[in-house]
Amino acid sequence: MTVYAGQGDAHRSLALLWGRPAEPRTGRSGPKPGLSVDAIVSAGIAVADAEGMPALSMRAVGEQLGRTAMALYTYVPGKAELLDLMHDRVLAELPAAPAAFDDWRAAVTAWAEELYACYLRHPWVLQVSQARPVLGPAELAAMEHLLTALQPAALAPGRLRGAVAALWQFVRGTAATTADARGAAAATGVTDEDWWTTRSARLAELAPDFPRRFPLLTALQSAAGGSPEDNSADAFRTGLAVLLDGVAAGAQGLGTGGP
Amino acid sequence: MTVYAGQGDAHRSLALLWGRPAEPRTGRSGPKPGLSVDAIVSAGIAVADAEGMPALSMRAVGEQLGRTAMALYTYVPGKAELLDLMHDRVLAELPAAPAAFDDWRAAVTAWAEELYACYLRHPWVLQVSQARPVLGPAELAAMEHLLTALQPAALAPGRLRGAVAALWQFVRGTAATTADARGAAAATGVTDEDWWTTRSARLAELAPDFPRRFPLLTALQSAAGGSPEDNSADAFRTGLAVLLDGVAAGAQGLGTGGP
DNA sequence: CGAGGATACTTTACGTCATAAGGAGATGTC
DNA sequence: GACATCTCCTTATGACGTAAAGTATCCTCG
Repeated sequence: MTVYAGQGDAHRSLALLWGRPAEPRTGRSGPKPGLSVDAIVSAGIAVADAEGMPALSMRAVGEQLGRTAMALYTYVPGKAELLDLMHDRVLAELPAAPAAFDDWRAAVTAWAEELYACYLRHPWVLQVSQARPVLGPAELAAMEHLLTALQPAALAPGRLRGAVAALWQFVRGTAATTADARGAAAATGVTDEDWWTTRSARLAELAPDFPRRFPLLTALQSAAGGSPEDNSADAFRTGLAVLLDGVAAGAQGLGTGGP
Repeated sequence: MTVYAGQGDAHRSLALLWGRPAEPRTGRSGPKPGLSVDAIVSAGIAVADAEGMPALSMRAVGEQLGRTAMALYTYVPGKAELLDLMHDRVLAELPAAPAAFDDWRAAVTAWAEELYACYLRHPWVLQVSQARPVLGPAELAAMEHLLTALQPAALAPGRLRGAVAALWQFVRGTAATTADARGAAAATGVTDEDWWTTRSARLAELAPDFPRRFPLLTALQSAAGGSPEDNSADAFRTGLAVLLDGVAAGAQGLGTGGP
């Protein structure tokens, strides 16, 4: 299944995402806040990391903090906004952009690997809001990082936009595939390899004409080497190489890929 | 929000996805089935197309067919499996693979545009099961189609796998972005352009140091031309071009991209 | 110092969801 | 005509997000 995110008022998330770190709190009555938006976001991430997306309920997050579900609504307008905050917080794990870089190919590769690893550390992010640009600071910083890395390639603006979109979607999509394979294997308590084996066997049984209907797919599959985990990692590496070659084809600056 | 899909037993979907079209129904007692898996899948797609993913409940699908929610469980094990079937049915709209093609660049472009358009016809698909390979017949046929289109490029197996992954993820990701921009605008009853305008204004207000923190992003944004809709379409076109250049860099066969 | 009001958090409640359980009526085989 | 089987319904369960209203705590102002 999938989870909807952010169908609510996206504008409400913005203020929280970009909110001032801590208002001095002067002239306010009432009990001191025992919680904070940050603490709630952290608790949400902890729950999602440990139990997965389906287990992420307001009740669960509240319990993690020793409160009821409703206590969270003092700090956060609703679950959709909490998800937005969690998303951006995760991306905040990414390292800052380098000041400058000569070898854009190495720089982009590093960027992609970091994002990929980050997604795999928090696979539930991949089940959220696939596309909606929440425009949180960390997300924008990651884009700025990528743009910085690509700068030596000196791409034309249109081409730059296309390259950024292609790279971002590729990393996210590949990570989602890997994460899902892992998740499915883990959920059934079976190794990655066994899971694919049984699945393939079942498929062969249900569609005996498989090799005739899908000859190229069959050929590609039989050309595959090791474990599914290796294959995922491989698809990431070689896919990224294809993308970088494409970027290089449009590069006008100095760089590993250009002439 | 987001929707979980397919966390259930994925193996159960397989039989339905590949199931024989219609068993002859001999020697069976009881009332004749008034429904069918196909009819339920169609109803589900109708509901999702018309009302969006959040409105897709078993009750709603049942109502569409003049039944209760529970009636569906006679035909389909659960909602997750229904989503898998809906997903594959949508991909079945794609045209069949051409027997052969000389100009792989044109062929892949056509393939990508068809997939992109298909996703945009059924945007809810992009909110489902982002990655889990359900391995339905239509999905595999689409991959076989892509492999057929790529064949004249004569890529090495590893590179071929990478290219397929990159292309697929790119189309899906870009479609998701476009669909989401449309959806957000539609939901608020505001034009695409207005939505982005207000959002940008709000962002500028919340983060006045935006241009200093994200100079490259700011530059790229100001270099953008027309409407967001155009920008989405542009990102698709130019991103695809980047990808195809990358594929061409590894092509050993004849083709538009090769030497 | 004491009243009033704002604030943090709780309890309770509502409507919705997927789906388990059990039953009613129809339809086929013997 | 008895019985098994199958479709579809009603009802029920437990979870969900969150609205509403209550309670306890704390600051500020008189």
